[in-house]
Amino acid sequence: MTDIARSPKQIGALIRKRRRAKDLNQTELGAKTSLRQATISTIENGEEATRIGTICDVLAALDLEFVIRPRRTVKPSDLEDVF
Amino acid sequence: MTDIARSPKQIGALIRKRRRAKDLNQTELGAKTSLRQATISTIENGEEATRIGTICDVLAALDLEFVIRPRRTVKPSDLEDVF
DNA sequence: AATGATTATACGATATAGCGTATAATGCAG
DNA sequence: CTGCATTATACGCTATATCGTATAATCATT
Repeated sequence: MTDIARSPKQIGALIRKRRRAKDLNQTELGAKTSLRQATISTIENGEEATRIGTICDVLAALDLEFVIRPRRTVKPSDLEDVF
Repeated sequence: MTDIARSPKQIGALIRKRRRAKDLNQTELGAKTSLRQATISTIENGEEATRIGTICDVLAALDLEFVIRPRRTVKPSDLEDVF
């Protein structure tokens, strides 16, 4: 279960998954991060222009972190974006 | 050597390290990503407001990727930000 | 179907990325 | 120390995040 995130959409999807796993709604996550529910919504939907600082804040609130590593080949089963 | 990146500054530092390892200057990396040298500079210096889409583009150009995972305790030796 | 909870979207306002272009500051080899 | 390469910074411009506030759309449960 390595959660590769190569695009804002993948990052948003992982944030949403984790938020739900923690039983939070967007308003609650927003409260933890001083962001509006509307902002959490756009992040989870993969807005390309979200600020990296904002993403980092949200990850921290969810006890997540980024790791940066050389790209690896993706197993087909890890792909979500194949039409 | 797990490259944890919890802040824009850490992300920028890792991008710089990788760029240099690939023997590219900021202008060359900019060319690969359709970004200006000045933009690469601000990214590497940890600008909080850089767009996540822009970061993803730069990582791709450097053959890097994000992994998102639950936060782990950081070994003291991995810390760069301790004054 | 109805209701309450959750998420998506709207509008005007403010702040700022990234652009093009240019220059200043710094780094480095000889 | 000198000169070239590299990186940092500046200015005006356009696009857009995020804000506050509010509402519309969707989901889930009964």
